Amino acid sequence: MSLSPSAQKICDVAVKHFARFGYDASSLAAIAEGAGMRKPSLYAHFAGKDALFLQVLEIALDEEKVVARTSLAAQGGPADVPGDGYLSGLQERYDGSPHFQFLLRTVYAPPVAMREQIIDKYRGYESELRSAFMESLEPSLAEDRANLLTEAFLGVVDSLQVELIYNSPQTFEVRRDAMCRMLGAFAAASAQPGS
Amino acid sequence: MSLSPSAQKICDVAVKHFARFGYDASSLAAIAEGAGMRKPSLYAHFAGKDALFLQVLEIALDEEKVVARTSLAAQGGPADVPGDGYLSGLQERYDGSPHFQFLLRTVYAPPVAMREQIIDKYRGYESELRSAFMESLEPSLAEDRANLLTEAFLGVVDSLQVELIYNSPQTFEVRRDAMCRMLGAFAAASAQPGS
Amino acid sequence: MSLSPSAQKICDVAVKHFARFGYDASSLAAIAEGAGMRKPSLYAHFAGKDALFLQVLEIALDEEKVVARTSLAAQGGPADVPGDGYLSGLQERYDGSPHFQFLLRTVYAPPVAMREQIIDKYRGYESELRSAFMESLEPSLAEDRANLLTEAFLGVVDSLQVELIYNSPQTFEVRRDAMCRMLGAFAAASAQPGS
Amino acid sequence: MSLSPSAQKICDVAVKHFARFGYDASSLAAIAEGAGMRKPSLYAHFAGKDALFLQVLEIALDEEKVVARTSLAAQGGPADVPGDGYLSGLQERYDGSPHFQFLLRTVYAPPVAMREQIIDKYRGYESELRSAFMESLEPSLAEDRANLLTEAFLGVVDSLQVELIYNSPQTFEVRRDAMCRMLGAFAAASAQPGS
DNA sequence: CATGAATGAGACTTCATTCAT
DNA sequence: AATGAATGAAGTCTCATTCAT
Repeated sequence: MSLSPSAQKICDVAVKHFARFGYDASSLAAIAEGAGMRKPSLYAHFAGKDALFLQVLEIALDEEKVVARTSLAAQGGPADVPGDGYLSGLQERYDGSPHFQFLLRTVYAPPVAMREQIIDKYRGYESELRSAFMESLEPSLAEDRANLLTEAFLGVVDSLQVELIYNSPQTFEVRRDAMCRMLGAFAAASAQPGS
Repeated sequence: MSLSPSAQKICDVAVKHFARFGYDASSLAAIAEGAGMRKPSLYAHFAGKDALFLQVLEIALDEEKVVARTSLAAQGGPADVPGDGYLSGLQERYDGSPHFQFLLRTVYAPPVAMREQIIDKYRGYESELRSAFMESLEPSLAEDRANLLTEAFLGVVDSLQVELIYNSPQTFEVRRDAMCRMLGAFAAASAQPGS
Repeated sequence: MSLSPSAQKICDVAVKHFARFGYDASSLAAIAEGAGMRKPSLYAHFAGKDALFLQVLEIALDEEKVVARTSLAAQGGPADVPGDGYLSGLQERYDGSPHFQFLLRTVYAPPVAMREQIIDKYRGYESELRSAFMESLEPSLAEDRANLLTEAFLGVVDSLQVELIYNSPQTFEVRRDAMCRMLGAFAAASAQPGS
Repeated sequence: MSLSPSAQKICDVAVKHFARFGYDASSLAAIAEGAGMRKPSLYAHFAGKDALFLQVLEIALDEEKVVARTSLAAQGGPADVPGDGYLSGLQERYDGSPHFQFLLRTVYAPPVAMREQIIDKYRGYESELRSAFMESLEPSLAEDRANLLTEAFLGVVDSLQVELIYNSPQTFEVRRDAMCRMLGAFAAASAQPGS
C-alpha cells in the first residue's frame, strides 16, 4: 500500500511531468533524471509507464477526495452559496497542487489506451464530491430539489476547473463570481417550498 | 487561403487523429495513410506537424464560430433559457463534428510548445461566442446584468463541454437539464428590475 | 557549350553552396531557391546533382586556368621570386572568387563517387599551372634545374592554398612571406651554374 | 576520460568512415553496423553524431601530436634538412593511419556547423608541431631566423599533406624531394651569419 | 536497488528524383 | 521552361523496455 521513498520521489516528479506535458509527451528518461536515477531503475519500482501513470492517478484521486470532503465539510454557519468553501479555494489549490493539475489534464485528455480505466476512477471521485456536497445541504431540503442542486453544483465545479486551465486568475475570479451568484440564487429558490 | 483537395483530405484525416489521440500520440504516418499517400507527401502541403496542427485548429475555430453565431441567432420567440439553442445542440454537435472534439481536447490539453498560441486563438472564439450571446439578449436588460448573465452562460457552456468529454449522453442530459434550469432562473431574475 | 541564362544562374548559386557546404551538405532545394525556381526545374537544365556539380567544376577549372596563365605571364621585369604575381594575388582571389573556394574544397574533399573524375580534371589544371610557370622562367635555366624549381613552386602553391582555407589573412601573409623568401632563395641558387 | 571498449570500437569504425566519406556522407547506420551493433546503441555512448565526430577529432589530434613530437625529436645527428624525420614518414603514416587521413579531410573541409571549433582545435596541433620543430633547431640560430625557418617548415608540411590527398606515392616522392631540397638549402643559408 | 548496454519500433524530417501538366 | 505533387530511401534521433551485472 505504502510506497518506498524512491517510489515516492518518482511519483512526485512524474506527476509534474504528466501534468505539464501529458502522458505521451512525458519521457521516462526525464522523470528518472528528475528523481535522481537512470531510466531502467524505474522498473524496479513500477511495471512500466502505464503502471506509474495509474499509480500517480491513484495518489492524485486520493488527495483530491480528501480535499473535497474537507472543504465541503468546513462550512460552519449557513452559507449563501452552497459549496462555496470548495469553489473559492480552487484557484489557490490549482496553483499549489501538481496532483490537481494532473487530474484535470488527465480527465480531459486521457491517453486513449487507458481512457475507460481513467474515467471510471474519476467517476469515483466525482461521486465522492457529490455525496460530500449533499451532506452539506440542509436536511430539510426535498430530495429532488437536493439532487437538482447537486447536479448544478457539479456543473459549476466543472466550469470553474476548465477555467483554471486556460485563463488567468483575474478572468477566473470574474467567472467564479458569476457562477457563485447564479448557484446561490438557485439554492435560495430551491429552499423555498413553493416554486 | 483555400486548400488544395489533397491538403483538405489531409486535414480531414488529421483532425480525427488529433481529436482522438492528441497531438503527441498522433503519427504523421497514420495520417498520411488515412489520406491515401505516403509520409513525405505531407510535406508538399504542410511545413511540418506543427503547421498541420495549427491549420486544423484554424479550420476548427472557423467552423465553430459559425456554429456558435448560427445557433445563438436562431432563437425566434422569447426563450425561457437564453442560449438554449446552442446548449441543446451540444451533444449532437459533439458526436457529429470531429472539429469540435478536436477543439475541446486541444484547449484542455494543448501541446506545451504551442500552448500560448493555441489559447490565444481560442480566446478569439470565446469572444465571438460572448458577443453572439449578448446580441441575443433583450436590449432592455441593464448592462451590468447582461454582463453577469453572459459570464454565467459561458460558464455553463464550459461546464457542458467538459461533460461531453467524459460522460455518457444520458448523464449529459441530466447535467444539461440542471444547468439550463439554473441559467433560466438566473436570467428571469435578472430581467426583474428590483433584485 | 554555352549555358542558358537560367543554367548560368543555377551554376552561380550552386558554386557558392558547394564551396561552403560541400557536395553532400548542399541541397538542390536550397540551390533552386537561390536561383529563383523550384527544385524540379533544375532537371530541365541538368541531368542531376552530379551533372550540376561537374558542370560547376568545369567552369571553375576554366576560370582558374585563365587566372593562372594571366598572373604568371604578367611578370614584366625579372622578379626575385618566380611566380610571385600569382602567389601574391592568392588571398585576394580566394576572397573574391567562389569558384576558387569551390575548387580547393572539391579537390581536398571530393565526393567519393566522383573522386577519380575530379582529381583527373584537377590534374589538367595543375599541368596548366606547371607549363605557365615554366614558360615564365629564364630560358637559360638548365632543364633539370627548371623542373626542380617548378616542383618546388607547385608545392608552395599548395601550401599557400591550404593556408587560405583555415587561417586568417594575417597568418596567411606571414606564411606567404616565408614561402616566397625560401622560393626566391632557391631560384637564385638554381640560376647559378655551379651548385 | 578513457573510453569503454564499445565506445573505442565505435570510434575506430567512425574515423574510417569520416576519413573516407566526410562528415555528411557518413551515416550512423553504417558506423553502427561496422561496430557490430544497432543504430540506437550508439546513443548509449555518444550524445549524437556531432559528439562522436568531435570525440574522434580529439583522438586523432592527440595521436598526431605524439607522432609529431616523436618524429621531430628523433633526429640524432645534425640533419641536412630540418624536420626530415617527420617529412619522410608522411606517406607511410598517411597510408597506415585513418586518424591522419581523417584529420586532413576534416581540416580542409570541415562540416560548416563545427568549423570554428574544429579549426581552433587544429591550431593547437599546429602549435605543437611548431614548438617541436623549433626545439629541434640548433640553439645557436638567431631567433628571427628560427622563426622564418619554422614558418617555411610548416608550409612545407602543409604542401606535402595536400599532396598526400590527391596524388600517387610516386608523385608525392618527387614533390617531397623538391620541397626538402628547398628547405634544406634555406636552412643552410639561415645558419650562415651573413646573408 | 541500481545501472550500463543494447535494441526494436517508430518518431519527424530531408533528399534527389520522377511525372503529368 | 517550369512546377505541384508524389515518393522511395535514408537521415538523425527518442522511446519504452529488457537483461546481465
